[in-house]
Amino acid sequence: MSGALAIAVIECHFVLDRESRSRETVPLTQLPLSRRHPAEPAPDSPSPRPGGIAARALAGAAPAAPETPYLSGLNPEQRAAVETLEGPLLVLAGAGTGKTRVLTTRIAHILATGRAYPSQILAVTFTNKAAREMKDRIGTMVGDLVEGMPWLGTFHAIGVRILRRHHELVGLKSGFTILDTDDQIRLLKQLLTAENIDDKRWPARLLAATIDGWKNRGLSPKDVPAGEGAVFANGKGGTLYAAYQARLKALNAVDFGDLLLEGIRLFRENPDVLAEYHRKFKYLLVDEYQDTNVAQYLWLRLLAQGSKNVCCVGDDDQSIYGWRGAEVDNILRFESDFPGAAVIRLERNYRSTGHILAAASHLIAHNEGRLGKTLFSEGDDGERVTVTGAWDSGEEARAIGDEIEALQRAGHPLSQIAILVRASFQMREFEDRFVTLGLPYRVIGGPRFYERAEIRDALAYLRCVNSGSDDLAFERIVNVPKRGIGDATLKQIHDVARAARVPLQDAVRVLTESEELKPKVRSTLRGLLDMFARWREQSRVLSHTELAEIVLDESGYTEMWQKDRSAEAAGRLENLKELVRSMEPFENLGGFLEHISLVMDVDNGAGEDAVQVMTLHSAKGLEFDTVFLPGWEEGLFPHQRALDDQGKAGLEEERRLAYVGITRARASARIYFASNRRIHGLWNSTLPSRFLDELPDSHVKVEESRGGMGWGGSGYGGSSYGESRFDRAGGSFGSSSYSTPGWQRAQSQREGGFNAGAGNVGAGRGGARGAHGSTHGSTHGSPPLIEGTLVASSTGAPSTFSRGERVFHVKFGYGEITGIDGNKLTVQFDKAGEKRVLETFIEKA
DNA sequence: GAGGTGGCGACCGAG
DNA sequence: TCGCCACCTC
Repeated sequence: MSGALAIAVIECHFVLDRESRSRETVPLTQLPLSRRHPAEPAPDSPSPRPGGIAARALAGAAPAAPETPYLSGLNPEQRAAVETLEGPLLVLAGAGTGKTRVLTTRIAHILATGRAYPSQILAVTFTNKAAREMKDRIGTMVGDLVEGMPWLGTFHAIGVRILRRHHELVGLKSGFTILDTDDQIRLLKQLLTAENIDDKRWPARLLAATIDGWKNRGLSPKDVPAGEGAVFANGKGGTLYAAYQARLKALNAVDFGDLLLEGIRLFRENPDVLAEYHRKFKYLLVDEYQDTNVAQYLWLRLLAQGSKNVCCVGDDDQSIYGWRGAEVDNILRFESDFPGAAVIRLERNYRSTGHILAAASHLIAHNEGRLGKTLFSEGDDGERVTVTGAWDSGEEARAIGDEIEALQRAGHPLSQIAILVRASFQMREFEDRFVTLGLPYRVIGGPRFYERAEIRDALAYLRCVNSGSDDLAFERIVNVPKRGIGDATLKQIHDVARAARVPLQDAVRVLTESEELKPKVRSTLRGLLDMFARWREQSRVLSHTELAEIVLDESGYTEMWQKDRSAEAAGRLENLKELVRSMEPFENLGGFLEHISLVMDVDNGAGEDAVQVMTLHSAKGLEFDTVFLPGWEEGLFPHQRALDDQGKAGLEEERRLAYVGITRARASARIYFASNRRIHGLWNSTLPSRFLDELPDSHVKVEESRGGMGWGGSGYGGSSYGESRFDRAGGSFGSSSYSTPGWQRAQSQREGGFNAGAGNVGAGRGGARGAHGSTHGSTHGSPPLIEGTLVASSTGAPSTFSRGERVFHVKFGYGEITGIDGNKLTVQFDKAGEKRVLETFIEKA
């Protein structure tokens, strides 16, 4: 791209939902209401007089069944949660206790008993994935009826839906655009430049995060406490926030935060509008309530004041969005926020085996300030949670790849296998490996399809066609491919647009009719406008996919990449094709653009039998037979940033994330850690995660990685420990490649046997050895930890080092020991600062 | 205005 | 190590 500020946003147009519209016009008196008082015991027979919808719902479930089939499989608590329909209800549901089932069954129950139309139920989730999942599951119970639920979606999707209907009341024009994070930052950068603020010292990214934080707390510019507004850029924070909001209005745009914040404002300033929604929403349901932030809470509370039939489902142990402003307090305060609320606890776990459940419960017990739940399961103990150490991230990926292949051979469906990573950069290694193995996989989340440059460019073209006033889109593509329109010309266009208060495209028209531009530039711009006009004309007769192909072709955009000699050009062309393909299911261009502004991932390959790769965050609410949990290392998991920014609270949130990860598994949870990982391109030696120490020994099995180089492996379920690379290391690795002091120390220790020496078992060649060692070493030493032995790291044996001692580390140089924790030393290095390192990598200086 | 290069920060997580 | 951005030259 040129230096021109190219800002892209996603243009959306309101698409009338014909179905929901027509439903809403049904007079209330005709509703098939067969109301029952909540106190009344629910009859086991189906709703006595099911109306049309109810009948269809039941038919969709099981036509011939005399009983309400969807209720019969529920335990008493679940059933109570489904049938307590009137008044506020909080369902405290531990992992795997059938939370989603309760939510979906509750919705089916409301529909089946004819208490509300599908369009009168508001059901909110946090992630698109969760929304899709819920929709699918409701669909299996009530059939097509779920298609009539326009108000099932993420907070943001529903927020935008409401704003689109009442845009004029919050000062927006129809077809307003939604900025994503990228757009936001570009816009803020413009503002910072205009204000002469050094964006090195005060990065736009930081300002974006600050503003986002305010929005998460429901604060508009005027509400920001003076002291806080002053934090950014020497007191300009508040002013910049206000300026940013003004700029958004001028561009007819909102950011993600506004989708809720403006909604709150809309409701507060327009009681009649709020009243309309009160009448509309007979039942409100909220998934993952523990993750709501203040803005979401306020928004929800306003809406819930109507029917008061609000059902929130959550688990304080799974609160993992503190960084986004989530207030676990919301769930703790529910009963006072919603007077008369009923609380139902679900503690019976149906998902995981005993070992998995025990391991997860034990881990989460290390957190303070929990509501406290005791999950129990009636199933088998199953297999233990395994912990496997690998030499580096490559070996980790190989080992997991091998295990998955073995599972595949044994007949396990790949779609029931998931790899849950802490950070998305971990995914690449697995992708590489799976490509090599030819193993089908599906990345969920990750580097987002719609954030790729070529996709954003293509979308910008489509947005320009769709709307003549989308300045951000126009700016993005005016010189892509290169047309000789640079900063200077763009500034001219901007000046005209600002003076005449018209969109950029109109300004261009004015300019091309004057003599102000050089002839060449003028004809280029005129040609561009002519193209837009022609495409708009064609859009009336062509399908939107055909139009997209023509636009990409005639604009020269496809050609630009065809001519490109770089390695990734082919991939980009492929992505463009994929983009056109992904438009197919949509009715028209507007509908498509609306969709992608909120759903930044493509749900391609759904249903295909493939390994699921995703972050722990996006795995919440899902479950799989086998779950691989790689990267359990200090700094990565728990993530260093979480510890730095949030301290103990951050650690506890990380621990909850670990809990979420383990509890995704039904039958098998397999944790991995690598002793070496590349961070920012540099290889770092890492320590096994402290969470491994917190797993109960009796429910965990420690294994040696079998994915080592040169070792073929005997396949899953093979004889106990195969020969590992470590066992052969003396030959090929010991002397040449790995001759660091730490390595040699590890070697000598290995030769000394597991129980020899000062008990420094879990050290050296990192974790694999440590992990292996500790199974054997569990008889000696008794670290002050729960259930005896440590799984993977320190041994509790006295350190041979002492505080204040001068030491040397091959990577960090000289330093002084400031702390000792088992075999982990805290060292203040002269040059590298304070680090925690394994004792084995340290030499006395 | 286009294209090349060197320096620097990033890799936490959702919509 | 990679990708972005600022800066430089033509």
